[in-house]
Amino acid sequence: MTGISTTPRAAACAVAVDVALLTIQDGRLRLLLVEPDTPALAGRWALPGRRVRDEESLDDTAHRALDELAGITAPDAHLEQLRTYGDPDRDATDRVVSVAYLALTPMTDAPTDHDRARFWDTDDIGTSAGPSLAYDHDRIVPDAIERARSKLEYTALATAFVEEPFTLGELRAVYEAVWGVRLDAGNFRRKVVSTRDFVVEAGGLARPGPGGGRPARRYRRGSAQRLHPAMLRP
Amino acid sequence: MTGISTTPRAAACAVAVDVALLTIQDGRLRLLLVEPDTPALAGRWALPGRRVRDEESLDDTAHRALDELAGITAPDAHLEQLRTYGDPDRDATDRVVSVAYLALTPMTDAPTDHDRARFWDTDDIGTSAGPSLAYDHDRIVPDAIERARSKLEYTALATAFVEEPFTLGELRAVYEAVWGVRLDAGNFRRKVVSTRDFVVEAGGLARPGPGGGRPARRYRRGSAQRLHPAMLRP
DNA sequence: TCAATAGTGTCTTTTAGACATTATATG
DNA sequence: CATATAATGTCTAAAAGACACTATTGA
Repeated sequence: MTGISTTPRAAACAVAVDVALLTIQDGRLRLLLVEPDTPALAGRWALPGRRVRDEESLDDTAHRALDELAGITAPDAHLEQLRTYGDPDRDATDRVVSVAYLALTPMTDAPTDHDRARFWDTDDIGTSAGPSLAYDHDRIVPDAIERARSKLEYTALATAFVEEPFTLGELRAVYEAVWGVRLDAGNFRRKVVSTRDFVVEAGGLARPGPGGGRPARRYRRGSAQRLHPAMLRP
Repeated sequence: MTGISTTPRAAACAVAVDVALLTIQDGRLRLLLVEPDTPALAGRWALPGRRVRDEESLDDTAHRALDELAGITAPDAHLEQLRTYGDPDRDATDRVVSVAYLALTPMTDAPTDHDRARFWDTDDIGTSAGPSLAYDHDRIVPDAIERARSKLEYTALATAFVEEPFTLGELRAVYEAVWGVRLDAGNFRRKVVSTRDFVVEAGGLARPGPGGGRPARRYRRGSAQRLHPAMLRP
């Protein structure tokens, strides 16, 4: 409880939380990164992260990192642990054990009101067009993207990327952006509506986009966490 | 990994590793638990756990916990992170952030040569026939079991429970024990051999059990990590 | 009108599952 | 011989996927 008392056997160390926040913008999967203000890391980009405070849960630290470093307060965003990175030499100065989180959110508000934070196209990360990553975040980022790709198959996580009510065209665009594929609209619809409790009809119709098109029915998230049957990658 | 080199708010805290080691014995899924020598926890059972030392990786701590507390040295056992439990009040005396691991191993050697460690039938845990768990391990254990059940579907993890070479009857017994179901032997064989790189034939035949039966072909693990197509739960 | 998107119908191929049949061992 | 387990064959039902077709909007 106190946190100041340390046992003689335990090393004094620090626990941090780093958040990989993914969203979808213009049909592309994007990742939030921030520029650390450490001079030694000038020009590099990092996942938003904060040290865990006394009496603060890990989830709370994750939310605080997003808020303080990118101005993002997303209390209803999906947030789950990715894994914990604790190699003794992953930080040059001090041993820091980092609990990495995966966050998914719809792209609603402006990218960010902080000028040291921006979204990057995940396809560019790791290429010359993308950012150079600080710390060991080049290990965390691929893990986060693969987790999202994988969980879209057997959980209802895709709905975390869209705002309610949503159309099945919007939901299909999530799968297409995250998986990087094109899906048949008709077969996709049939699968989604036949998967138990994936989505429920919300009533009413959405307005078509600027190019026209038949108005789409609107849906909300269903009660299912895991999908039966699963939505398997092509 | 915060971009701030030192913060006065960072707590001196301890990081520990707890390991949920699952194995299969007599067709049942079993979990390794140890009796802590803390007098306040007399009669309770816990996952083997150790504090992380300086210059020790988290994986190393997991192996050390198994070795020191249960005499299990399983360098080739499957070991993966489960999640990290870091609620401020999860430990009564001191804030301890615990990285939980899931370990899977074939049941080969004697259960243990430590008299404070034993395997428990997972079906009994949580019932009056099972152990009373210490700390917040009653939260970790169900997560570990569900992780194993789930990953058997879409990864080749089932092979971590058997020794090479193995028969498809032995592999089927893994699925039946973890999922708690009966599977058709013929259909199971067809699925396994048609799943790319799940298993490869090792040559030779296994000797039948005491009740007789046709000798079974022997297999080794294939190169696949994820299964395509998946082995879905009935 | 045309282009674009939503939704339905239909057909084929693949897969899952039930269950019978054959093969080869032990006792 | 009976019994047990392995491996294969067969049939049916369900699911996946390709693709045509209809419906309803914006320009």
